[in-house]
Amino acid sequence: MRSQSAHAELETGTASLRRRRISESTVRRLSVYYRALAALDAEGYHTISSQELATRERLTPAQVRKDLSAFGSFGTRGLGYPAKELRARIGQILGIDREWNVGIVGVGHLGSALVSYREFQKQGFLIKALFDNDQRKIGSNHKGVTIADIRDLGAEIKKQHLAIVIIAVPAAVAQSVCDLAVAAGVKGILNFAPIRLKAPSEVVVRTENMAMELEFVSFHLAQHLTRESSASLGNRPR
Amino acid sequence: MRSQSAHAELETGTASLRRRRISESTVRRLSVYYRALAALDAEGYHTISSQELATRERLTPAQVRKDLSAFGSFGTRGLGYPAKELRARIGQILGIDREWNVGIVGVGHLGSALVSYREFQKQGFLIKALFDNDQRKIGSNHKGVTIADIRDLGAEIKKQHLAIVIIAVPAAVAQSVCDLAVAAGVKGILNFAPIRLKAPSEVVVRTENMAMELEFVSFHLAQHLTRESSASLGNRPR
DNA sequence: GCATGTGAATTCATTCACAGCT
DNA sequence: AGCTGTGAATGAATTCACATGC
Repeated sequence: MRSQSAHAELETGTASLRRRRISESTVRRLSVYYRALAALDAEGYHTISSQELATRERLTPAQVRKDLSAFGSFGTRGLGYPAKELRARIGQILGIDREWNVGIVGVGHLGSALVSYREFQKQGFLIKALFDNDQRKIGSNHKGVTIADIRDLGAEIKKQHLAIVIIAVPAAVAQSVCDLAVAAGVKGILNFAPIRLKAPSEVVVRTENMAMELEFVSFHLAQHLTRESSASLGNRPR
Repeated sequence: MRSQSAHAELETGTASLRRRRISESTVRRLSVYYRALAALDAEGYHTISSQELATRERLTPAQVRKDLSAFGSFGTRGLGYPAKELRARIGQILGIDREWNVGIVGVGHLGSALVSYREFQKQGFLIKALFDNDQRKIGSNHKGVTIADIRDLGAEIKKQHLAIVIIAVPAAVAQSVCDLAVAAGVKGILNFAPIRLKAPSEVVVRTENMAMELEFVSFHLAQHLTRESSASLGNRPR
């Protein structure tokens, strides 16, 4: 579709990074590999085969190789992949080889939990700013970060170069927070409000809905129950 | 591949609920429809077409119809689907037409946030028990629920008929919590620890990793940056 | 000999397109 | 006329299988 393809044949064989489209599931699995490799590295593995990585995470070796090959050739035939190096490389791909300044909007139960979430810090997501509209909260300190007035969201995004904003406000106001953030130049949004946010396509929006995750569980439980139509364990129709 | 297929031809035409395999994405979309229908119902819609539902959620009408048809025929040709009824029916399918007794293990920042999470209560997920291993927390009250000693997990699961357990403990102890819960008869697990839990296949396990969600965002940001190799916004290599 | 990297084959998911009902 | 329900067609993701290279 791109005029580039015209000279595709002429490419040098040198690690030609063909921009194949990367699927969402591939990205998720990269995150999985990244964690698995940390564990394997800690266990003393220097080198790891797609086979070993796959068995650990209940995937197929071919899947692992396909996922990785979309970004380059990181392995050695006959040997496998160098654990440390591969992990670093995946970190680069996932964009966690750098630091990202992150703001959290909405310091309710969930918002405050996220401030203290260790994994974020560990991967270079630095919570630099907190916002709320509750006057009683504004000005108070949370893990070394002072809660700012949500009315200053735009200004602070610019001043502190916040690239990512986590939305942890009620559904009713989530879209307006999103609009403000986008207008101020935020590039990525992680949204915990249970609605679909509208944002320009160049802004990366990811919505996470914990109620849906539980529904996924209850769906399967309900399926089992109706299939087996047996033993009810602590649930009754309402 | 299954011997069943042998008599497939002989089925009666009567709404034979062919147990087609339901994909993960279909279940997720059912949750989406469920929420959309609540909104539409509130807006006064009595009847809704696959077209309308699809546009709202940025899907295709065919997708909506396929998803629903996997569970039966809920619409009327020429008209559409009855909003209220369809919502109720999807609720049934998702297993949220009943109440589920839920326990939360690990009352740290995330655990306490989940106790107060309104969406859970609204869909019939009743937080009936909390567990922690911190003696200072045990016995204290959280939203009307007393925190129990994690050593009583098995006993309480049985006594209170907890069907689902939410794991919000550090990765290092998540598997042992899982084992205890499974041994006590828990049927479903929502896991927030960043590891893959091993559990028998009849137990429904869903793992949610918030760091991975942020990685998904940073992946796309990193891709944009390398593609455009331009304007860095608040991030630098470390 | 062993394990990667990758086209080809397969399986799974989505979309098309239309018969069938209101 | 309008919209569902669903086989058929297309498209995407996964797996197979093997040539390639250490």
